[in-house]
Amino acid sequence: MLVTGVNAQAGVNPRTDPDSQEKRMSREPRREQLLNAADRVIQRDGPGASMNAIAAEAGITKPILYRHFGDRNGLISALTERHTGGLLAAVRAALAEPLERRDRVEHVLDTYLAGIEARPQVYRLLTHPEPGDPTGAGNALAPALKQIAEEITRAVQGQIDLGADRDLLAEAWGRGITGMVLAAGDWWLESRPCSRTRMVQALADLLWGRLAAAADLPTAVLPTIPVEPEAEPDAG
Amino acid sequence: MLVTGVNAQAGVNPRTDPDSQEKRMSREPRREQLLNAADRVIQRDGPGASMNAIAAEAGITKPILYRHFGDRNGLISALTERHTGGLLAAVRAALAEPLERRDRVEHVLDTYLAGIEARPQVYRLLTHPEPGDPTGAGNALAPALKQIAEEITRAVQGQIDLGADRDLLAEAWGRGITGMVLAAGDWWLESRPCSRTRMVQALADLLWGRLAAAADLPTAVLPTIPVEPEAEPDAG
DNA sequence: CGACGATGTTACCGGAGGTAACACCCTGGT
DNA sequence: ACCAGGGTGTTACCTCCGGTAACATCGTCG
Repeated sequence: MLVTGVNAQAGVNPRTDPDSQEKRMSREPRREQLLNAADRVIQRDGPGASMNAIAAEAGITKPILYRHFGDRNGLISALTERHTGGLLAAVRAALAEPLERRDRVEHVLDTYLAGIEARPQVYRLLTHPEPGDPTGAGNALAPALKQIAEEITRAVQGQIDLGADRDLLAEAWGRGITGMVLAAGDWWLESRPCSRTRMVQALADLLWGRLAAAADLPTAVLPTIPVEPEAEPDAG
Repeated sequence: MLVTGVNAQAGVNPRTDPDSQEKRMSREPRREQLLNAADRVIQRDGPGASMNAIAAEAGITKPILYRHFGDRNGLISALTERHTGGLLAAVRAALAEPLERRDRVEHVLDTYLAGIEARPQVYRLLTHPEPGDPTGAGNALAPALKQIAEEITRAVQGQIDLGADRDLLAEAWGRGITGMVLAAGDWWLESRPCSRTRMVQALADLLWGRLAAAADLPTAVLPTIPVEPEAEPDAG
């Protein structure tokens, strides 16, 4: 009971604004406020924050959250879309930048890494796949990342001549590149092995076929790694 | 963690029991049996299967599972390691195959895709990141995939001459390639847009720099790009 | 004024992971 | 033969989660 304050709402008079039925415009602002609270909690507790915690942070109780967002997924989706906008728009803009192709790719990579660097918890939320799907596959990429993958697919399709296999390649590459940047970016964010610029270079080099172009190593330790077949260490 | 209760386990006492053959099928067989049951349930219900369901499938009750595996994570880990062996060994063998580099890469890709194709539910389990981590990043790749990433890193480090940046590049690429194959393979498994062979080609092409080599499309219908001036290529 | 709609509450449900306490049963020492 | 002990298993319970039903409240409209 420490919250009553924001009862006073204002502004829209039904006479002057007959179009909107909700004279009590408390819906939209309240929703925003709830999303802000959820944002704070997730920044603090990570993407596993409970509905109770979010409600408490907002100064209200659970059912209100459910009235506004239906279920947890609805809340997360609303929250996600809110942040996705920024990252997705940035990536889209980077993809459309009138640069040399390599520079454009680097620009996109840098944009993504900068985005996840700025707000790691939000990034975690965006990239957290929903655990609801019971059967099969299909959610290695969270919705936000699927959108990014689609953007990449569209860009590849529209900008690069890949012959007859265009559609397939573009789609596979869109997913693949997104997953690549997701995994590599996650690792980079966790252990910070180098500067962002350097990381961008490393990934661009990979996409640029340096894996194919590099020379073989002289003859170092030839890959006869001692592979233990099925040893039974038993009780150790 | 199983710090409670049973502190004296591993009942084989070498001195008093020199035959070293416990007729009591105490631990190992039961454990295997439980893992088999868990495997069945997960094949059927997906990786979200509950401990109750697994216990029921095994014909016993929950606490026994907890005695054997500590907690759910322990069970999943045990189950994971069991299957990881196969996939990981296969990938490792593919990485060590004495082929031309491109053929080797294709071989590795095909090995992975064949593995996830064979048992999708197991693949889902293996690639499902544990949701426990509250803060920050670091688990975009599940443990099994981290191991694969390490194998790739090691292979790149040991086989390819990447100059001074060798370590960084190898590690970033290991993660990146793994994430790429994860995301693309997940999509492929879900929507089956093409044959496995074709998918292998698509991914190998991506890794082989076809993104860099392909020509521009003649008239990319870019909305607001009248001309391409020398835009400043940002950081150099 | 009364009706209505939106806001808020408490209390609850079913199911998840996890644990405590107890019962059985087989082995083995004296 | 008997009792102790460490394995097997059980029932019953805890806490916390997402989600919901039913009730209380406030403000506006007719």
